[in-house]
Amino acid sequence: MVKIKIMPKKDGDKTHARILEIAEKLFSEKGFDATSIDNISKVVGINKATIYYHFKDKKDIIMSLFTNILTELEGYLENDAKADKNIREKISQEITYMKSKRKILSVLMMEAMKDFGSDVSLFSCAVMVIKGELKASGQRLDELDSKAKDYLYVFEFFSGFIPMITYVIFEEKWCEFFECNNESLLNNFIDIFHKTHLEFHNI
Amino acid sequence: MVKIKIMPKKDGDKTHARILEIAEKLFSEKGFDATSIDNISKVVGINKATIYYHFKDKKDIIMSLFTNILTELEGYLENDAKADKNIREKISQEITYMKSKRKILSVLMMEAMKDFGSDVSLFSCAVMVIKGELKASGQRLDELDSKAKDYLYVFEFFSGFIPMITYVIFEEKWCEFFECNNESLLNNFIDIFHKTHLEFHNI
Amino acid sequence: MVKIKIMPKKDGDKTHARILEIAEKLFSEKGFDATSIDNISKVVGINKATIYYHFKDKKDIIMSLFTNILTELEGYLENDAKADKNIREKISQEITYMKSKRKILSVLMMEAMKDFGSDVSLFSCAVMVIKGELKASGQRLDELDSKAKDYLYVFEFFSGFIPMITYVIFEEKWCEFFECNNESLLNNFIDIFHKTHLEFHNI
Amino acid sequence: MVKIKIMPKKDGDKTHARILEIAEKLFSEKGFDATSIDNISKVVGINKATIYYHFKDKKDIIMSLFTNILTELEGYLENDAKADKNIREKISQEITYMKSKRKILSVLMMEAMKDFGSDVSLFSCAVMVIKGELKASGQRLDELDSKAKDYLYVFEFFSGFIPMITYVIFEEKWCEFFECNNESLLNNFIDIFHKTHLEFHNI
DNA sequence: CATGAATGAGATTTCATTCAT
DNA sequence: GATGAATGAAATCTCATTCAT
Repeated sequence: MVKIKIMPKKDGDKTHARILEIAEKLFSEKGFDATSIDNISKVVGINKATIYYHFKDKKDIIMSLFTNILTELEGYLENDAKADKNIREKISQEITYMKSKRKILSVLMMEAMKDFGSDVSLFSCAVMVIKGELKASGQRLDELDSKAKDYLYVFEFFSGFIPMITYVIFEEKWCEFFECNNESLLNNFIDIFHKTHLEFHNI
Repeated sequence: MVKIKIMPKKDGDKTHARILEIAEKLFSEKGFDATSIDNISKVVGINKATIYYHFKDKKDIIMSLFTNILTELEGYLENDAKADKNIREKISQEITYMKSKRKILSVLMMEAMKDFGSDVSLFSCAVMVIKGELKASGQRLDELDSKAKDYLYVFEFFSGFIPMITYVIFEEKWCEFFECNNESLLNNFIDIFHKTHLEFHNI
Repeated sequence: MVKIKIMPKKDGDKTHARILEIAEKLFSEKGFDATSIDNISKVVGINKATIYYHFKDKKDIIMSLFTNILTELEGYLENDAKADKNIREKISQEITYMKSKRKILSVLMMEAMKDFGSDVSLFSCAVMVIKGELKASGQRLDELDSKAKDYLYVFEFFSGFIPMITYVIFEEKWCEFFECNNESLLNNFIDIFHKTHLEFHNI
Repeated sequence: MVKIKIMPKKDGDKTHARILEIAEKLFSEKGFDATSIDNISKVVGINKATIYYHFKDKKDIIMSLFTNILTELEGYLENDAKADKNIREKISQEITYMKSKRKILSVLMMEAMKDFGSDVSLFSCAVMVIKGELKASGQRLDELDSKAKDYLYVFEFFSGFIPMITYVIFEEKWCEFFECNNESLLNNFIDIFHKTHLEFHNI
């Protein structure tokens, strides 16, 4: 789609986006609670109050991030589903994509793990990914009975989605801790992910 | 009522333990950063300053928790290793144990996910569990070469340890979100965990 | 629907009036200091900056309100003075009028009570009302000597003006607190106001 | 009662009292909303946070003030009722007492006048004063029927309590505005108060 | 061992106000 | 006439921490 700039779109959109971008970065670095609005505003290079012009409160920022990732994921999965590649290629590509979303995924995870006031966007996110995954592999969820669906979700989540995103989140730290290089870790992970998860997709 | 002091055992031990207990609870509920010393002291029912008598600072509390879980795990794994049960029984028992450590495990995870100032006790914890696991299943790590060891760790961590503890952490929230009951979820999980992880132990 | 602009009367006049109207309402509800420009603009349904197009600053809004009530009062008293009714009718009508000005009167009172930065429009207002009152009852202020005038003002203010406007301001809250109905309160008040104030007008 | 200082009573009580004292002063000067915690703390000469050690929040301060004045009033009225003086003396003494409570009374009035979130301690206060008044003048409230009681309250409040406290509140400003001296104002007021209110007590 | 009192620093949020468009 | 965007200053309140007792 071609987007014609008739009117010099107001600068506010840019600021809004910048705030989200920086917030995502900082939240993933230090966690939501340890990141202050002041911190965000300083990194963005704007006044603290400007953040409150664009967002209702601190929670509104993280919620915007969550909404955005869900929307984006939807788009990605639709396009992804059409593509026809071999499984090895696909998983590699998926990891690459997940890595590009690494920051928001870690925030999603951290927030989901709290017992109180936790946000379950992680689950919404997982559901979307799982549905996309199944569609891509030719399966139809609506043909399954409730029990089978339950089973499938548990399988996809705990042996697929979670290992995948924890891999993406922990990759760097893993290499540091176990003193290995990223490439061999990636190869090992792909191999294992294949055996312990993808293998079962074809049954 | 007369209170006889038989053993001059310090009352402080009890307080110390209570602080850790409550801190663990609150950290897992709201996260480390969102839990204040004031909050802890009020729930424990002591003065804020008392916490600083028992712990150097806030970080000292979480570190104590981490140290304790590592120590405890060590003991558990040693005893566990000796026991000789069938695999199904063992996994069920392990889940039960993990559930009893649910709170601290979620804190461990949340803190490990931060990019900055993160604590990798989660990895130390994983290493211990993995070693215990292997010892129990008769394998000897020191007989393996570096490459195989690397592979094993990745396998055990991402297809075993992580699914297990995320299961324990998310169990309640999962049932709520997907409107299922705990028992059927547990059964599904055990079945899947068996297929996607334990199955490979015997190879 | 076709909208025909007969008179190019500026829309701004309407906005200006709406701002004053809403400001009066909010000031009387929460007090001047607890009412923000933001609050006003949102209720009016305009942009915050628009308020600054119509008014110099926040103080300008309240001052406009005060000026307006003084002007209005002037007009009211002139017309009122001509009318020739019995005392009972007059007081009832006066209460009705005061009630219609209830909001601004409470603002006037609240602001007058501050020790610092207080506004004495309340006194100006009282003076006008008292003069009007006297004119209506055939008395001539300029015939009185300074001492008598002083006395008269004190009398009119503390036994007339103040009871009247506090009645109007507290009416609702009184009924709620003392669990009585408005009508019986009004009757009681008129009766008392008559005895403790109006009675002395005829001497 | 003799109070023996066995232990050097903690300083906190003094701080607590000082905060209330200063808050009362500032609230009456600028109003509750225009008085900042920072302002209070600076005048008291303590850290802002110390105020939050002693009071839950800003509202807690004003509420404490209101509770205290009610308690104090109770004590005053009990003692006052016993005293046997002539009416002129009594009213003069009452004005003196009211003047000493001027600050809190103006706060009480200002807050009562707000339409939303207003506090009706003013009414509680008035009820106490009225009851005390009646007891002192030998009347018994419980002998009156509901209607008479309603009437009495309206009478006492609007022709007695309100003129009295508005007099106390506005005294200074009145003299400034009308360029008169305090003494003559007081004399005028007492005379008028007598005629328009006290006179009716003896009926 | 434990506490009451206090604090400096900083958190989130709101304020009145401005200005280019 | 009106608005979107922005801001410096200040508001309320919380934080981790200290210290004398």
